[in-house]
Amino acid sequence: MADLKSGVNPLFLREEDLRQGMELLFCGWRDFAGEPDPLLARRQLGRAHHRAVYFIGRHPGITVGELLSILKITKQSLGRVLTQLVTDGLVVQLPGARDRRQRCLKLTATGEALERELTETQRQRLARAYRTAGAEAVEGFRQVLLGLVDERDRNRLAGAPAPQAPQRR
Amino acid sequence: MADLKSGVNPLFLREEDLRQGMELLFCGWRDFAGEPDPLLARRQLGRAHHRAVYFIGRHPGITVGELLSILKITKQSLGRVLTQLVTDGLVVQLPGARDRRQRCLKLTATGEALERELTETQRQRLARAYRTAGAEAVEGFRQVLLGLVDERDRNRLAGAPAPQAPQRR
DNA sequence: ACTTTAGGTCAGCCATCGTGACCTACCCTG
DNA sequence: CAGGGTAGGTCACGATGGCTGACCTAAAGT
Repeated sequence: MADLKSGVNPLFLREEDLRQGMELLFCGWRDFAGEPDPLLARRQLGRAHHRAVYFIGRHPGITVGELLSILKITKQSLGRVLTQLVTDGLVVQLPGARDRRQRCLKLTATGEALERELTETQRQRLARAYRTAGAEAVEGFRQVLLGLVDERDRNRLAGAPAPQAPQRR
Repeated sequence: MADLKSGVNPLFLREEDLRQGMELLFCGWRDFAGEPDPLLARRQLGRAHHRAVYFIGRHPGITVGELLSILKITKQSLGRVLTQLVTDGLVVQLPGARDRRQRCLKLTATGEALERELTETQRQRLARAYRTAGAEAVEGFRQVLLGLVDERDRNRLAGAPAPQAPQRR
């Protein structure tokens, strides 16, 4: 298995470095994503709800289809979560102006409050990590992660972190 | 650096930057973790099995307890996975030399082959991201992720990526 | 007008992870 | 050796969150 270490290839491509990166990614995500779990449990919600609320908050007016392509889950899975969020009064669905088939999603005031509360713990964790690592490290962090995501999503993530839903409206 | 002039304000701790980081983390993990799913499905395994196989491969002789503390799941959940891996002939359990209550876990030859196959796709993805971003970015990537994980796990991840099982916590 | 397609829903299945209780086997200390 | 603590396993059961398949409605294409 000791195949790569012989090479004079760039240091950061060694087997061991890649392994370490994978593990960091696993643990980083594990602890980051798990942070709001207690808060969610208190409201009978799960991570799926958090993800939906987060992206709706970030892209007010986003359609279900757009949300699906971000979350990469099926309509049905999202539908369940969305139904609960609507009946709980955290999200509203408005028929699209341009295309009335669409349901444009927005957070209610309550939904926004929840989103802020949930994300706050994560924001703090990330901010701490950013502060400790420094601005240059943050830039590297971004670049590597950007290279990790599928081509399709790079545009949305890379340049303009659009605060509202992209192109269509 | 490639810092966009959009942010005129001093720090990189702006709301927007943090949000972008969260989204990158989500998408990066989503695509990275999902990569081996087709391979797993073909063998009737799930991500849970991959995680177990990965960490056993990385820390041969790791005990069940240590594995639990890495994965942060319950005994029961891990037990199910482990039982299947053992009956499938991918993992063996050996009584600990020092403490015979322990079951030290190791991959069989078949298990190692599977591990390599599963991780290979991810390795390639990560290597590509590393190559594109450059060595400096990789260092930043590591630092930020390290700051993201809980205190407890930093030691294992930070300095020496210990090839054998680390000391107990 | 009729078909196609995008967006969305309903019903039901399955894998994973969780909790709580309880068990064996083993280690350590008095 | 007794007794308590620890490592690991097990059983029953429930919740979550994915999935497929069938189906609906509204718009678009021809």
